[in-house]
Amino acid sequence: MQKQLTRRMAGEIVISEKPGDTLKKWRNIFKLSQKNLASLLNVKPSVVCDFEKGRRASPGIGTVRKFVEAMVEYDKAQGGKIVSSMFAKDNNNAVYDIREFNRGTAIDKLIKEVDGEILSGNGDILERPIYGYTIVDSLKAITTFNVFGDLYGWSNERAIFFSGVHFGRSPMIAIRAHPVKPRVVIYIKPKAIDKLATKLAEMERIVLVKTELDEDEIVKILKKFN
Amino acid sequence: MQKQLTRRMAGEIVISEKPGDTLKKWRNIFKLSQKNLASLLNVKPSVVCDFEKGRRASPGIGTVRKFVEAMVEYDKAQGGKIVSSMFAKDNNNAVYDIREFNRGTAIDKLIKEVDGEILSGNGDILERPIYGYTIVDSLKAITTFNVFGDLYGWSNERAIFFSGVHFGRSPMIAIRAHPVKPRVVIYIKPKAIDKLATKLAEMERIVLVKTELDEDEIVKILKKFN
DNA sequence: ATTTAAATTAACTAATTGACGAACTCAATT
DNA sequence: AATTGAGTTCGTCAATTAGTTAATTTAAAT
Repeated sequence: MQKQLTRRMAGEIVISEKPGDTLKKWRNIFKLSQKNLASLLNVKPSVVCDFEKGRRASPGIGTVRKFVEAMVEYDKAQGGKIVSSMFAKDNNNAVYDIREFNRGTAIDKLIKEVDGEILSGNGDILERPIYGYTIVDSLKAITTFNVFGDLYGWSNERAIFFSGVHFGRSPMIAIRAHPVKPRVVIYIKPKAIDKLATKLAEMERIVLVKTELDEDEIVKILKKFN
Repeated sequence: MQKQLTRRMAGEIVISEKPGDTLKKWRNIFKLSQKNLASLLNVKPSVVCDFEKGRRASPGIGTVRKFVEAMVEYDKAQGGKIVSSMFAKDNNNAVYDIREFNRGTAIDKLIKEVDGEILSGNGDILERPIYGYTIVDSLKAITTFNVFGDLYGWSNERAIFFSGVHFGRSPMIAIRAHPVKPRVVIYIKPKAIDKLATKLAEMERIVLVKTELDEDEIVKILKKFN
């Protein structure tokens, strides 16, 4: 969770007209003086100033990481007020787990790993790589606001697992309605499978799968991937 | 919009156990060979490889920026399929404008700039700095799913402008319900002001303001800030 | 008007990056 | 068996960064 923030900060600094200004902005948000920040980093204040003033045109990512992480760590040690004030989201617990892989994993490999049975989808579409997954409680996803924007991590080339599935109708309708589609939808222990679900999956060219493993087992298995 | 993506990518690369792996992951997502990417960057393929393999422990942010932007530019030239597939969100146009400042701006300064009248809030709270703003259509915000997660940019130390306000009741109730609060709420040309709105603002210690300027004028004025 | 803290600038050194090119591995084609 | 293509490894070197100390400027607070 503070990782998300450090990423945001780092990204903003790197992609910025004036990385130094952006760094400074963050230092101010964390209410640190150059001196404070410098001492957190075990360097002299002039170093901080040099970066903020852009005297180094292209500081290394190691430096950026140190700066950013030092600020977040510092806040954490103070009770984490600033970091947590930065985060709206974490009151929707419809999302059970969400993760990105560092390299693509073929769809059929993933299906095999989670002991899945394919309900729709065949041919070379099964060899396409995906780059992450989301596990979501289907009922909560629909009753909670704003979850559907959070299903997709960095990439929509991913698998979405639905738990709490009855007939698998609503999740596919939701996906149908949503402009961004996952490559793979996996139902966790569905009670049954509605015909419309498979039909929609075909229409959307989404690989539809069911598995009898539960969420924890799946998370455990997918830890292997990266 | 592609800026958002470049930031994500850059942030992920910088804050990564193995920046090289992450870089590679993105190259794969953009379906580029090392050679292709190298030629986009006017360097030799071995350079790309050296970075992916982590031969340089801490490459400069300039390098990261070049890599990331080259990939996104390339995709754009191809029609932007990958970038746009990465973005769920942009079908909610409830958000009229959202921007971050590079340095803090005092609340009262901003209010003066947009010719605002303070309805609630006083004292030194008006001198607090804010770091950005969001302009949102209040009706759409409520009818559209998932907007409320998008109101806050990097920092919630910001002002939120609501347009299409009737009595200003619903927007404040929404803010009341939402866990993260802005520092300042500004109603754009409200028809009237409900008493409950000011009461809630007081409870939340949010500065409540109205202005008779319209959205475009506000955007224009706030361009000055950074 | 003085003092103090914070921020900026400058001059300098050791370590590292950014880039090249050439040699090399490893699959996949032909 | 030979050839291509994608990716990897590495020696080299000029340019740049990461860091230091010390002097100087700006801004706030007495």
